[in-house]
Amino acid sequence: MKTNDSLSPQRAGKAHVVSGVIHGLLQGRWRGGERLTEDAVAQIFAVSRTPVREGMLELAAMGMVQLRRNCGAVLQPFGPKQLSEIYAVRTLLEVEAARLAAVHIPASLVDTLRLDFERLQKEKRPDEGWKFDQLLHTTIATQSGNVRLAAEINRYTLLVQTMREAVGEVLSGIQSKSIKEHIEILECLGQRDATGASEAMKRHLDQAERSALAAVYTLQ
Amino acid sequence: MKTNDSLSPQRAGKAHVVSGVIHGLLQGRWRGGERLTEDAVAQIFAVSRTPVREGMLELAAMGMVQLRRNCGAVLQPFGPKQLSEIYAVRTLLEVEAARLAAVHIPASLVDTLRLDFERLQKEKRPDEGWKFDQLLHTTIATQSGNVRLAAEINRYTLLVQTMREAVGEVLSGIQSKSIKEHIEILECLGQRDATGASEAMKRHLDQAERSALAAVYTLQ
DNA sequence: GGAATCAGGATTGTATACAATTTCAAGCCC
DNA sequence: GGGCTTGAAATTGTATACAATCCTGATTCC
Repeated sequence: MKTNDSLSPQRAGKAHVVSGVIHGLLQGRWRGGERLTEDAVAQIFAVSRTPVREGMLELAAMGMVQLRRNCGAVLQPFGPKQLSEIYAVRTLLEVEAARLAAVHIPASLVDTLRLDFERLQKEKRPDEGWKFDQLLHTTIATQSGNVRLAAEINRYTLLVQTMREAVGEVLSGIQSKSIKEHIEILECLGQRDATGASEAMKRHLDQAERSALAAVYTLQ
Repeated sequence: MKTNDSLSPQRAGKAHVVSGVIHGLLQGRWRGGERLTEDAVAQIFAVSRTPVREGMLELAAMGMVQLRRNCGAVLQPFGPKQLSEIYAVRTLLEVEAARLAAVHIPASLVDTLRLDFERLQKEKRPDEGWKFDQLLHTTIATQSGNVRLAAEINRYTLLVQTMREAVGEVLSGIQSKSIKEHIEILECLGQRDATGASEAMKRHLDQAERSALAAVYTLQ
């Protein structure tokens, strides 16, 4: 059993198990409710059970599988409803972070981000734009001043990113709308407008949810 | 090395490593910034490295330690600031859950909870009261209708519960205030008053934070 | 004398073997 | 015939051994 599809990365490791299972779940390789034994996963990814176990724990923390002692892991269903729930929590966390960051963030940092962003806008490089989106979200999370809140946000950022990889979501088309939303957020942060920043962040994430939803739908 | 203090539970296992490290951190056995090797933890709890590794992953997910590849785990500092951050996120999640639950919760369930609660109030059994608190929070989380939100809330409930164990927080004294807050929440839920329920929940959690803060302070 | 290099030790990452627990179905008792 | 018991298979939980990686300190070259 030495297949070479997207489910079997060449190099072993816990991270590949995690992303591989998510890919498989989103791409319809497995269905929600199915039970996965550690041995089965280990054989699929050609690794031992040790990294599989650790990967499953991570997947359980992500809410992708449910672990029961000595009973195996059951894959949780994934569809529009689940995606919506993910974005509901993510929005809750990031809107609060934007509100807090508007108070704490140094003006110099806002200016730096704005310059980076304007330079990017002229160059029009899609892949770089994706990095900026991540930078903005990470910065706001950090500047909220709440380390734990930032950590939770990063967890969701990572989850969404892994999902994007799995469905091969094309991001270049989103850029035009996304750019405007980013500018709005930055403007509010610069003016220390907490309410405005949180509202702008909410609009941005609602848009991102719609985009992700479309990507998942076209998948099936 | 077969000590029998609170850091060395009789029975081995991942769960004991997790609670044991948290106990040690909150009780001043270790300080924030200290580095823990897997071998050291394994010896302290008299288990092999396998459950230690899994426990450390869980602790990292809780934000109690920071893991770096091949570098060991550094304990995160824990004090009033960290406690406040935990409650900030917990409040964010549970207030939203209360808002949502007020819309979705069946009237029959509210009545059942109310009856349970009134019966409990007459019997005045402190340990049972603690269970009801947990039941109320869990029910509201579930009735939010967002499975993922409920899962995140349960993570924090578990974290707070473990911390309470670690500091030996006495809960009997809180009951008198807590009872009133519980009633308020139930009233609002029964009337489908989303705003009221969320505000009542916020007041309840703010009170719980103050109580937890006092417990941590008296500890040191 | 200072900085880059390289070897040794320390520590995590993975593989495998074994123990403990659970599940599930066949068999037995009522 | 239905429900309980029981035992074997399956599966997870733990222990140990080994491989890979990283940190540290002494050594050497400039």
